Amino acid sequence: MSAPPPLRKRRKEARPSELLAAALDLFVEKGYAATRLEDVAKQAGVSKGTLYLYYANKEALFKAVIQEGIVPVLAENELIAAQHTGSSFELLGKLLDNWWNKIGQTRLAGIPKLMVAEAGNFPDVAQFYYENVINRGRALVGTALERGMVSGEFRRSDVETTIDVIIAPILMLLIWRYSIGCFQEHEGDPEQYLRIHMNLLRQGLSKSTEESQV
Amino acid sequence: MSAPPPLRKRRKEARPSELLAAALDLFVEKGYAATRLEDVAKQAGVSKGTLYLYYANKEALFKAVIQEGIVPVLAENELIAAQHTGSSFELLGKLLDNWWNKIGQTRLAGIPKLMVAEAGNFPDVAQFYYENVINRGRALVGTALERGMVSGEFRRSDVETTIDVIIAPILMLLIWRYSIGCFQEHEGDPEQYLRIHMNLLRQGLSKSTEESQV
DNA sequence: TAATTTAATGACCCGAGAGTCATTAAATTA
DNA sequence: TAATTTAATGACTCTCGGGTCATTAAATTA
Repeated sequence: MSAPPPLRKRRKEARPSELLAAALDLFVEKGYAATRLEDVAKQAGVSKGTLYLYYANKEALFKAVIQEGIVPVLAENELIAAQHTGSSFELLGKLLDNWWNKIGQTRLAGIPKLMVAEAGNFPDVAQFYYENVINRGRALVGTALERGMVSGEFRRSDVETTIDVIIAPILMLLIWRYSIGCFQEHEGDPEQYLRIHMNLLRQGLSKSTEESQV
Repeated sequence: MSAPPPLRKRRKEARPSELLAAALDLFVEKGYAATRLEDVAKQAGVSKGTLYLYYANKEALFKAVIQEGIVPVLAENELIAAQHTGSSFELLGKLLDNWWNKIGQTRLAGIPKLMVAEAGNFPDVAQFYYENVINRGRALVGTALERGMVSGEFRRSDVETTIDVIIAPILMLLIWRYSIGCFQEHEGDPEQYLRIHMNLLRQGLSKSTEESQV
């Protein structure tokens, strides 16, 4: 019948990342506007006031969420591309693998859906995301494509547009999973999806020996 | 110096569609929660009170927006598929053309981005959208694929997954345009994008005569 | 163990926007 | 043209949630 002891632990170091993780989860699930900071705090095991000790306001929290873990993965892929020897198609495969392991299979996978949904309300964050994530990702794919065209491994086509067509199913896989995908009765196997995408690309990009160019 | 006359026209018939068009624009641009009904009303040339004469509340307006103009286009494409004679790849091209003309180039193009962003907050609308739009669209592509595999035009692969890989760049084109695409310095040509996608598919789906199956 | 510092709390304030309704006036009918 | 109907209005209420801050108590220092 007595009030339970409050027992508030002080963990200054751990709070920011825990708050970011909770915020990412809720932003992705409900969208920015529909997410209550009190719920973010609760999911991080903390009170609303504490959240404001670490982030000035809701928008600052949002920006921090977006900028969280993207740079290291991109740098890693840029290293992979620089060190690669072998066919250009194999390079595309390596990049996709690393992306899948470091982003697709982690909590970061929710970011594309979040960014798509909120780009209109946060132009500066969208700009940042475009320049530091999208553009660098596109450049990686573009380099692989051009290399393959020069070597004769790939047939020629407009590189900038082809980049977008190649990336689209990869982004869509994540966007789908965090939106309408929840309502699919029998959700598919992402690894098979990526495998089939790569199969289409191997044959579709190749310089065919008999088919006419159009 | 005199107050201008109020001049309120009564147009019971035209209001609902005008309100839906305004709501779609703003929902797509700002997201559901960040859209003010007063702004929707203003853009439709009407007062907030009038909006409530036609839609019970914000959620009802949202549902009406989603269900707006999708059924006729799908029915049209189902007819195209039923009447088609010719190669399966040509059928895919026809479906894509009609989709582009009737959805991609109209205001309806904003719906996929909106649905992706808000699926989590409106499970029943998402369910409806999945069953009545996504599933019927997938079925159309699936039929064309199976037909091509049976005839030997396409190589064999898991149909359900291949459908998703084919559809992804098409959906992504619209989602992109209404989100991060606004921040691209040099935005691409959608028709070229679709052409390159189809080129990749023609070669990628085909039963190649010399390459080994994997 | 007393004094000091600061992480953490949650009751509170306040503005924004969803939804209401008494009033106005355009159209229709008598 | 007077009476009636109803489309349209916008001032209003009320709830919800972002953001504040005086208070509490855990850790640290003297």
